Amino acid sequence: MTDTAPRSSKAEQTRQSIIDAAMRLFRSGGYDQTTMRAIAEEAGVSVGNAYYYFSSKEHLVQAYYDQIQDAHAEASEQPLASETDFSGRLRGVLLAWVDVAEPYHEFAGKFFKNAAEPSSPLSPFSEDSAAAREAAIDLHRRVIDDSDLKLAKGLRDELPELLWLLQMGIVLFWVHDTSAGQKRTRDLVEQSVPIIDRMLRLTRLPGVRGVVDDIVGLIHMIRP
Amino acid sequence: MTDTAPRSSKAEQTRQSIIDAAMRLFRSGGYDQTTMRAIAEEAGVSVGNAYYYFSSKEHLVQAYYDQIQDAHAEASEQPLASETDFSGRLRGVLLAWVDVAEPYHEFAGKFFKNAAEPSSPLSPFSEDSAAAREAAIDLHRRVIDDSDLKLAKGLRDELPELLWLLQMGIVLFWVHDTSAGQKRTRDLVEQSVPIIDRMLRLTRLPGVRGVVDDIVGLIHMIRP
DNA sequence: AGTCATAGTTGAACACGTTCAAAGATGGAG
DNA sequence: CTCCATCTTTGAACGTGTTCAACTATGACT
Repeated sequence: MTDTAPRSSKAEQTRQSIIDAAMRLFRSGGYDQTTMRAIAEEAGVSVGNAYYYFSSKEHLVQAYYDQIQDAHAEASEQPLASETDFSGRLRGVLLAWVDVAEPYHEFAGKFFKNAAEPSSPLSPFSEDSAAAREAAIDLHRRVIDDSDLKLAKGLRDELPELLWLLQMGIVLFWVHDTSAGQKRTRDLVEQSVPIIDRMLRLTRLPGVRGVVDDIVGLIHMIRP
Repeated sequence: MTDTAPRSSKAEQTRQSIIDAAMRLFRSGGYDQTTMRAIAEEAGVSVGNAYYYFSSKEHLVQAYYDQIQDAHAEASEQPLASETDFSGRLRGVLLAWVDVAEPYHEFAGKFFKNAAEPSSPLSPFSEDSAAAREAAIDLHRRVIDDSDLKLAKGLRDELPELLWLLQMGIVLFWVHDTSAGQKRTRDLVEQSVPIIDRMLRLTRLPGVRGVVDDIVGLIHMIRP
């Protein structure tokens, strides 16, 4: 469950100070090297108190996710405002993510290691991440909606989630990307966006339509 | 790296008894609930001795991973021998994996965790996993080579690796699949194989060819 | 003001994965 | 046989995430 319930100002303040402390320490020392004791001390609370607000160390990291997510949403506004064609909008949003995430790349590996486990609340597929995931999917919905892209209705409904999946793939590549400034990931985005654009326009071709319908059907069957 | 170096019989025996003990306990009590102390006791060795052979609890799990790989290769022989069309061969090999991996599903997340950590030698993308990865890709090369599939040369060369990537995607789905007997994963395979078959045959269509060439170009650019 | 349920806070204690210095076996060289 | 280097084995000790019973603060209601 993510936090939407009202909270007393004092409690909210304590909660925030724990997040801030964790942020500082994660950033300077990495995830694994940062202990809950250190976080508690940095925040000026007891260990048990930190656990009162965050039921595990991983839940604490969720704040990181949210921060990147928020920064990405903000950084996406510019390309979404200026770009009108689908290709430019998608490119802008994906590159905005690479920009925003760059400072975290160093310890992102440690980070995503824990996120890859299905039982982990950090998993992008988990219930705990639902809010952030929906926000990210909505971003891609905006990429499509105000663009010039024409699609069959069945595909149009699924495309935001598919683009989010694409983004997860790019993230996976990014995590393994050791090139300076993650240049290879940027190249990947630059090169793959036009291809995706062309592929999507191909979906209206007579011979291709049937396959697209099947794919949409598959998605419906497979969704939980 | 998997173990090909010669080892003394006594040491090998101890090593194997630790694996066996871990197998039993993981299977009966799950990964998290099984302690290294319990494994050591079950194997009749000290805790430190278990660490002499396996440098971490996760490395112990990798013994599982290797076992799945071997079993999959063996289980794939039957469909590869009996099926002649591409679709049937691919389906057979993918379902063979789901069959073979089923007993390990419960704690499969634990070694999938390693897959996401870029620096880990256990990552399927790592140099250390190259041999196992190549073996898996070769399996898919055999799926294609003796089948009825006709492809443009550029694509044919890349397809085994792409199918391996597809398999990684299915593994990702499987890891998150909590349905009984991983039925949903089986459904995914059943449904997606015909679609992939149709998509691949579409690649020879005039309007589609250009995109396929671009994709092949992208793969070449992105490969390390 | 007094009462009481609820929210917030504490740090010692627990269980676990992992490490390490020390000890024991092994086997080849002289 | 003796020596010595290397492989193997040990279990106590360490650091970690997490739990918990006990304690304190808050604020609403009489």
